[in-house]
Amino acid sequence: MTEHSNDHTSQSEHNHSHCIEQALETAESLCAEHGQRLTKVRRRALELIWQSHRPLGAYQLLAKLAEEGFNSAPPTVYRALEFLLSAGLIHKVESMNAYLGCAHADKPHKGYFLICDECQNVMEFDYQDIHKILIDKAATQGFQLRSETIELTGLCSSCQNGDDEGGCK
Amino acid sequence: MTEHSNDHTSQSEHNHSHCIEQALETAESLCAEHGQRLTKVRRRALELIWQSHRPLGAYQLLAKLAEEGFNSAPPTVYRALEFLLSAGLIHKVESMNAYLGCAHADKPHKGYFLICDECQNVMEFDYQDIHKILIDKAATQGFQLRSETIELTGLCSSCQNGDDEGGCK
DNA sequence: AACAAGAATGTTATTTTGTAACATTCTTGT
DNA sequence: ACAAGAATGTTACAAAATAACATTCTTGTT
Ligand SMILES: [Zn+2]
Ligand SMILES: [Zn+2]
Ligand SMILES: [Zn+2]
Ligand SMILES: [Zn+2]
Repeated sequence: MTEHSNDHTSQSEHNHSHCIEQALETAESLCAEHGQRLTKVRRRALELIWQSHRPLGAYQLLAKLAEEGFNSAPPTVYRALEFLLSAGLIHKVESMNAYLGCAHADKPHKGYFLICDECQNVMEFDYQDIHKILIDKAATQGFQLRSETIELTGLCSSCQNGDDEGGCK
Repeated sequence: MTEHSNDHTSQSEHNHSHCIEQALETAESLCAEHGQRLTKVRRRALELIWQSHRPLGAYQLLAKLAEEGFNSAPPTVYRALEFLLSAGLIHKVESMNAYLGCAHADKPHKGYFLICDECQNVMEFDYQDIHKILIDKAATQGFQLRSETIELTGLCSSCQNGDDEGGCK
């Protein structure tokens, strides 16, 4: 996987619905490929997560699902999240207890995030170099790496410029 | 700050009480230096966190404090944790919701962690290279870094060898 | 179509983690 | 002694996640 910047969460006015469609298509085909079922809740959960420009909390998602007639008990949403996570379709941002659609689900990877403290927009970035360095670093301690949580916070360029405090909410 | 491996949490049988004393001394002098008060709860909280070989949850800590006659309401422990965190005397491991003593509180830094999935031992490591790379990487996106959450999980060497599943608990 | 097995969802209750808000007490400088 | 701010006590609650068990939905097989 090459370096990329996932700008679906930036303040740009691109047609986000394209991203969403793309993500859902990818999800459909990945699930088909692996014999997994992208059921109604799961699909809708994924879509709702994508529709949010910033990471969505489990209970925020649950509320949205409930509005639409889905069951409104926590296990519903946590099961959907678990499925989407294990399918690599979303990431969890540990430091926010929130979930984010992944635009590169077809290429298994660790999510590295840049999180703006001001507008809460999140940019996923890929940096193979860092990944390699971390693996090596761990190896020198005899440590065998499994998962990586890399979440950087700070100020995005828009918020530094006082643009409009983070663009579209 | 140079590279180091904080092995106070490893399975080695070193005299951990030395680490604790050291940490408390550092804490005392740092607080004095900055005109902050290392009160009884705060001091004891720090000590208890250090006495645990693995990251300690807020409510685990609260229970221990309560046993010793301290107030047993959540705010007590969260206030102590907040103080210790902001003083740089402990780190929070986001992916575990748990807290860990820092052996290098005198040199302000971000906590980078290697967490064993098996024995839950945590090793703090420093890697100035990574820090620099991340800052640069963020900068190329116009992003100004503030905090870094870097938590790697996997298997420590002991657990790979099936040593004794993580040493002392 | 009938059936069985496993996957997915429904339901209820509880646990774990973390805060808000306001009252009281302690510390320090005057 | 006094005032101001820091720290702690207290009560209540919010937010995030899971346990356990019942029910329903799918899918392949007979
Ligand atoms: Zn991703
Ligand atoms: Zn921003
Ligand atoms: Zn540290
Ligand atoms: Zn281990």
